[in-house]
Amino acid sequence: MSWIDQFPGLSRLPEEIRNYLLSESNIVAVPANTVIFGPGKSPENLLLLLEGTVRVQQTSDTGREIVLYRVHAGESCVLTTACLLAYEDYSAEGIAETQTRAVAIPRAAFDKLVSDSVAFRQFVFTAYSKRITDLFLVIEEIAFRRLDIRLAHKLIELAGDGDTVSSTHQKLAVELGSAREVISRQLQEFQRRGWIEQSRGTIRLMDRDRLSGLVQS
Amino acid sequence: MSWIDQFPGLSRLPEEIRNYLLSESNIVAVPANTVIFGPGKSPENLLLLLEGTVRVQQTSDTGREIVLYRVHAGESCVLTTACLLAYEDYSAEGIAETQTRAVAIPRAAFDKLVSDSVAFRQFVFTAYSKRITDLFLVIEEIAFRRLDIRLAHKLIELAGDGDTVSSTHQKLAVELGSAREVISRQLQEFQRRGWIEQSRGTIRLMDRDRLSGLVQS
DNA sequence: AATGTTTGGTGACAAGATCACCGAAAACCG
DNA sequence: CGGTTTTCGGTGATCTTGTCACCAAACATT
Repeated sequence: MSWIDQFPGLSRLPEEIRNYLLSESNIVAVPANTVIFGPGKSPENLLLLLEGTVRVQQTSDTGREIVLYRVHAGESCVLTTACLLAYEDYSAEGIAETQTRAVAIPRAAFDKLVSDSVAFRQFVFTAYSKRITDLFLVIEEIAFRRLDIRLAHKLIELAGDGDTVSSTHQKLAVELGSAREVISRQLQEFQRRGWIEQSRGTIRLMDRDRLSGLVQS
Repeated sequence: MSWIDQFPGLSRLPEEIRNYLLSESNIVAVPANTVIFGPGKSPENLLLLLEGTVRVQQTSDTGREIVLYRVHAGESCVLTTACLLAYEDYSAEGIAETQTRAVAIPRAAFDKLVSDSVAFRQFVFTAYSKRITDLFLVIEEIAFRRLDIRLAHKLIELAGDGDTVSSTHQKLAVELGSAREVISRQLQEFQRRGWIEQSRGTIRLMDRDRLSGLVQS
């Protein structure tokens, strides 16, 4: 039982390829809040996350930020690899949100794997596919979806199974590419309706049904 | 002299690979305004454009649209290929804007080429890279850049070397993911300042310098 | 306890989106 | 050709979102 089995797309690799992958890659640990890649810090490896999450976000010249997507355990940072190949001047950065462990595959090994294994190619292109459709979705949301709906959606997402969200208004604003004041006011409106309760740094969902009702509309 | 030489990234392919590529691909012609791919119409081939441009855009459920990027002659529709691999339910569509000629590489041949040729791999991943950084840029623009600046920029871009833009307000709105009325008002403001002149279906740039001055700010 | 920092609240205003509607220009068609 | 339909653009009212300036309470630090 090796780390490979944590990645569904890789479990079908032939024995030979598995061994190559295991021998050429190495496991790295990254503390929380480390900038893994960013302007002027291009990654030399393809990362496969074993543990933790990586947040990829973009900062505008006016200082506003937006979260583009997250890489979770069992997923890979493929887009990153692509980006470093050609265009160095891209402004997105990846940050380990939590203590993180990952498998690092050097460029040369990556190239050889893509060349030698159908299954690995499939893994890589499928990962691309998912990320890119995610990006399309982000664009659609920013361009067309109302903010109250997006915020309600994000709150439910962040609450997970529980009913509390630990985040500041500022962080929520970055999640949605909006401004802190706007989020504050929207949350006040939710609170006024009795859908949430707020205290410094945390939000408690009081009426999940109505929140998701808003998302549907 | 074959079509391969129109693609800088492919010109260095070894003889053998070139021949394979030439034998397995075929040239297709597409009339203007054809939907090349879209929801329920996934492309079976990787397309390399010889002539014409393809516009990739997304439509929201509320009917609003936005142009994501364009594929020009000498470029490829790589993202499309990725997307069709896994997630069928994606909502972007590709439309031939003009009479278009393209090289179609079937999936199987694409896979073999990626497997066999370093140079082809490089070509593919570089194309990915460019597209993805473009998408990041689009996101940044929509989320953070003011509309008047984006509009001025788009006008200059569409004017090219000349000084007239043939487009309706509605089409400009789709370019920027905005609404027709907003564009109309903004263009009126540009006109009021003497930067442009308008007539039905065309816009004439009268003061390119001031327009690009706005873009800089 | 005094101080600085982070977080959130607020008003005023600007920018952009939406809705409903209208009129003029162009295209179509008998 | 004249009449009809379609496309294109203009407009006011209103709502949502972003921006700026500033403040107060909560928390952390010493």
